[in-house]
Amino acid sequence: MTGKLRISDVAKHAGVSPATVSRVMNGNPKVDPGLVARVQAAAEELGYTASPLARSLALGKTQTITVLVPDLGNPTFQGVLRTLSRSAAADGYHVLVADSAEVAADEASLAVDARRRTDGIVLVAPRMADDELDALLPRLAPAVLVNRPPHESAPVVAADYAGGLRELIEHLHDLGHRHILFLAGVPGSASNARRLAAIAGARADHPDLVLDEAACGTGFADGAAAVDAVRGSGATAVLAYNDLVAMGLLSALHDAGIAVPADVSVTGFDGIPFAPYTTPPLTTAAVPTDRMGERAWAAMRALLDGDDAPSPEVFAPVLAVRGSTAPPRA
Amino acid sequence: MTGKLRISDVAKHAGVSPATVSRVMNGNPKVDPGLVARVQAAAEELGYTASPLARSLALGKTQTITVLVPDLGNPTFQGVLRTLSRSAAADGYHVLVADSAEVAADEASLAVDARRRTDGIVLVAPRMADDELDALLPRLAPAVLVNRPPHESAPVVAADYAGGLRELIEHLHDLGHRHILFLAGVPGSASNARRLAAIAGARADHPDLVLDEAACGTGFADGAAAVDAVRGSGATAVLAYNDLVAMGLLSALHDAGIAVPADVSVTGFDGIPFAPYTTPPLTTAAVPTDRMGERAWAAMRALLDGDDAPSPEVFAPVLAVRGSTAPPRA
DNA sequence: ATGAAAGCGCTAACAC
DNA sequence: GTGTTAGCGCTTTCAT
Repeated sequence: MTGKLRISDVAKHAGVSPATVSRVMNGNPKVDPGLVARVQAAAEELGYTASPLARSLALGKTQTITVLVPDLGNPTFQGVLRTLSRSAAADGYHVLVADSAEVAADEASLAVDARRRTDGIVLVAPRMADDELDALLPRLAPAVLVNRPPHESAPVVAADYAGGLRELIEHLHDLGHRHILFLAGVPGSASNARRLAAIAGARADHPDLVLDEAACGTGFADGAAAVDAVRGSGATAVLAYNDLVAMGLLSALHDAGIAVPADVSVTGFDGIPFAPYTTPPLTTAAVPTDRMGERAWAAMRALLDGDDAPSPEVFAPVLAVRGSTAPPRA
Repeated sequence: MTGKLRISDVAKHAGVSPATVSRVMNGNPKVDPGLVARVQAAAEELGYTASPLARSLALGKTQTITVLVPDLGNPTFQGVLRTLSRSAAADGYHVLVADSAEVAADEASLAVDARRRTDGIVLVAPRMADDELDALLPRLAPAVLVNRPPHESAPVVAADYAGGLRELIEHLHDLGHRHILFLAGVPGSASNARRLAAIAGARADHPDLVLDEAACGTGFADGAAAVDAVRGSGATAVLAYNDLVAMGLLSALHDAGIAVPADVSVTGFDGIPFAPYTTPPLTTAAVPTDRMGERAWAAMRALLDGDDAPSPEVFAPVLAVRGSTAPPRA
């Protein structure tokens, strides 16, 4: 009853031309009501649905967009992808996902390739360098950037990392901490650079604060491995690069018999779903991935509709104070 | 330099017919080497790449498959999706994702719709009832099922939930526990039913074991909310529906001043990346989502290549014993 | 209002 | 070997 029927089959069955069937299927108003009914009945009876492929070719639109992420396993990207996907679906669009597996060198070709089979692309936290991105964007338009600094050739939806870090530092400072250790991410990365800049800014704001940095990484294991650096630093509070690092550290500190927050306070960054459930619950700066995914889709939708490119949207992370931070030991 | 060139542009530029360009682009062996070079040079110079859309229509293949998941935010599905996506990409295939947002009633139409624009579909832990699935599968072929019991009309890649649960129970029994509480998932769901069956089986195996059940759920909050049920049960060990529930419970137990594993042992299920980093680290049955994603792709690939449908692959979860379980208090 | 025909861009059968 | 032609299935002028 189903399967490989073409529009001409329906046309024959209804005794009309393929053009009329097409018009009916697309709700073209100027078709005789009688024919509309006949055609709809025929389509219904045969179980016909237009081939999306053929429509795409004829229309030059696929009703699909690409979302390129550095790692489908990263909770932060998942949050964005999830909402983006649902928002797009609500508007009748489909989502093609591409995972660069954190290999910056592959991003460009993956993006170009995927973009060609879709109507637009959302680049989530692309790892490539600025100049490469600049050169690439024109070839990808319409494109939307998530978590990259405002850019002229594409709408941007980003979290204010510097602001979030600042809030976290302010929080620790208010609690009385005067010696904080920042566990940095991947050395050359853009996001790490931005956070380091924020750290530098905080140092300027608080002359009474000792703000150390230690190389670390971005995953659980990196956080766990930082336990010695933390112990040796003499800091009373640790600003982990993200929640994953914080969780790894929390776990290692527990094993080492170092109490949190009694002996040392720990903060994360991102506000992943697990943060409230660590022991102790993690104080973090929650990045609103849901709203970001939704806004990224809105921006893409605007581009697709030929509207003006939306201006950059920067979201302030929300400070979530939980049990992992407290005043330093007197 | 790029953009809307058609195959005829290249043909003209190289002084050959479109057919020849097509042959060259597809590496057809019987083309004069001289022409091959000329065409390649022309394509290169113009920056030409064949339109995937037009190719798809002509070939009847899109080089894309659909992966339908109940929730893009669920760590278990993410694991499968991630590996599946990378495996497919390694074979030159693209992945379209669809998220049913846990609404079983929407799965069928989402699947049919997405399937029409791709070459096949992988249904990850579909929530729909068996009879609905039976009726749907023929319309979706080629299709692969992940985490559903072996089925005749589609290859299946699944985790052995009953086996995993059995191992967990065996582990607790060996430790000396004789009163265990199982925190069940969503009442009507297929996966919950399977686990309940495994629980029943374990009761038969161990007449000396009291195995209680309590309604719970599948998320953090559900686990946290179960703390009273746990306390009131008198059980010395808790078998949480999954790792999320276990984490929620661990957190709530900690807040309630109930020590794990001293006062009560807790186990999870799934082996999500966070499991080793909870406090205490979570004993769980680790489902090999990586291998499952890879095998799901292999099965799909076989179907796509017209090979025989692979037989069901059931993966035994790996017992990961960590700090959340210990002998009961004497 | 409806149908005939051209075209979206490519591939494959069929001739030469 | 290479070009010509006919689709793949739909939409959309352009006539009528």
